[in-house]
Amino acid sequence: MFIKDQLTQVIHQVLLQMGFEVSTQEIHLEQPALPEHGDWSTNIALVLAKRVKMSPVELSSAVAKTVEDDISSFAFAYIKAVKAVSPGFVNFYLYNSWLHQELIELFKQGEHHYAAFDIGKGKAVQVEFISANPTGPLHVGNGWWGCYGDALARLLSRCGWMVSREYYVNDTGGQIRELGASILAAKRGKELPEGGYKGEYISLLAASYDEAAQAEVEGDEAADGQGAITAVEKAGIWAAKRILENIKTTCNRLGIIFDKYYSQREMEQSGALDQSLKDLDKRSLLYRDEGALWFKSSSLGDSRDRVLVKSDGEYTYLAADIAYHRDKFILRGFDRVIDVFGADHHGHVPSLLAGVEALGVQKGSLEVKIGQMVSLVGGIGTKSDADGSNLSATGAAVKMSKREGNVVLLDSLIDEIGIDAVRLLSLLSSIDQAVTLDLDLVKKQSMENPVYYVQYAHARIASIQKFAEVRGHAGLDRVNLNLNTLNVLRHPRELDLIRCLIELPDIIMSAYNELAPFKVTTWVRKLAGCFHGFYHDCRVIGDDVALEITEARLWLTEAVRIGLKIGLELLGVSLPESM
RNA sequence: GCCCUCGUAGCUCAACGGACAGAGCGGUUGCCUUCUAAGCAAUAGGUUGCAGGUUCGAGUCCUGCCGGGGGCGCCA
Repeated sequence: MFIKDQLTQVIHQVLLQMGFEVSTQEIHLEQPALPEHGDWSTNIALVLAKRVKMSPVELSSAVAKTVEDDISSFAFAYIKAVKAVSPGFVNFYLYNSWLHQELIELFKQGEHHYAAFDIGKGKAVQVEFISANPTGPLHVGNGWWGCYGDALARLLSRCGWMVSREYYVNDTGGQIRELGASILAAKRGKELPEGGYKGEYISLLAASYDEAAQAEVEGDEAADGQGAITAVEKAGIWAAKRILENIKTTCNRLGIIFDKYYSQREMEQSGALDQSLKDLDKRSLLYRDEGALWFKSSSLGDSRDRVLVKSDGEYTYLAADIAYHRDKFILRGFDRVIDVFGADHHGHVPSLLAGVEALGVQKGSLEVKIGQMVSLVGGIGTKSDADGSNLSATGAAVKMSKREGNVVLLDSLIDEIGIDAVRLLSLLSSIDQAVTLDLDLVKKQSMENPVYYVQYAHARIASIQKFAEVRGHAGLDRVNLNLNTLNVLRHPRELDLIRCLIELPDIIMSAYNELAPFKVTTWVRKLAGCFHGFYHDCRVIGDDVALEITEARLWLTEAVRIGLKIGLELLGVSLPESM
């Protein structure tokens, strides 16, 4: 049991003794920023004051006094002093052994259970992310939200959910025709059609679009029992498949492995869409107007009604998306679904939520996280920018557009700074934050990227542990680890390091609650910082280091290694043994 | 015009409604016979866009402005 939980019990017990009806949930403990405010602090007196009609100062003093008077009666031996302080905080000062005890707890639980939770209880959650249209290669923004989605999935998994990662492939509709038209135009050396796609990849694809390719598409379509399709559609379908393969390769490079790439075309061909419409119709939520089929989404929180089937008989994107979510919830039975959208699609959210609600899915089962736009400044790709670098000479932010072909490719960025740097960089700040990425700076700073700071801590630990073996320090004996062994850890650097390390369970909990994996990044950087300080001031192995100090510090080092491992694995960043 | 979102140091970003708003980069200055200097330490830098309100307490919550981004299709 963590010290924090034990201390909560103590406070609870005291409050009950004093005759106050409170639940343990109301008792909030935090580690104060300032050392003089103690190891733990609670604001319970401030919260309770009004209810019990006492002044906060009076109440906090009473609580502090009661704790002090009864200190020997608690099954809790770590309290050194308790102080009430204006405007009503109760601060607890503990013996250092409480930190050592936390380390023992960490080892007891081990890397698989420490800071892991069973909130999901094995229920199924699906995280859908990236889902970029297969009309062009992934750009940096896709990668940004992609790393977020993947890290979120890892976080959910650590919190007891059975996670599926999924990519929704919009491989049908007008955009695929436009893609096909662009390919054909490029092949014939004609002007690109209005609204066509312009990137370099179009001409590359066009060059390899031959009769065999056409035959391949025709064969597939015949197998699917579809009717005749136009030359434009053929080219579009073919190109989309090729592009999707390219997208998969890029995702795999980044360590983002989807359980499923879900094809919109296949779903439509399966008749799932019609079934979805029937379900909505059963609830009397559809009506016809001007030849189109409408969804009464305004009755479910949307700002207006939406068209599901156009007057030309084609389905809208929304119709397909509702059917897709029907598939997720009703057919596949996910208990929870989290969609990660770019901010450019957030207008779609109320309609989708209305659709999902209309299908009878419990409210709240679908959560949508909106990734703010990633704007780019500066240039990248020193060799040739032909494959899509955007760069304005002025260095002004350029809006990325697949259609305009001025995207900065995710692959280029990975080539430039590496996988770990991309992952950590994209997980540095909240997804709610619209970030500006200065590509010149990123390139220039690639050697001093924050990721190296963290990885370097790990490499140093690995180095110490190797050296320990060389010097013949026996393996760590976990069974007999006790407070006496760790008691010599008293250096401020050591205590700070432990203090930081043991925040991990709380960090993961709040990262989970807020769907904010970047909190893990922030923590991992802080931990690395504490470790570097410790490394600098506290030698682990050496002729002038006492044996019991070496032993205790080896323990501490191992604990930090576990913490770094948990953190970096959640972020999908590798842990180098040497650098 | 309406809806969503963001506004914190020169730059990029942190801060469960808590105590004096913190890091990194960039600037200045120190530290390598020692387990990796991709490191450590010191120093400078702020009226948290503005104005009200709620609260014992507001960068955080509410209202209104101002500014950036996104969205308001029988596109996806």
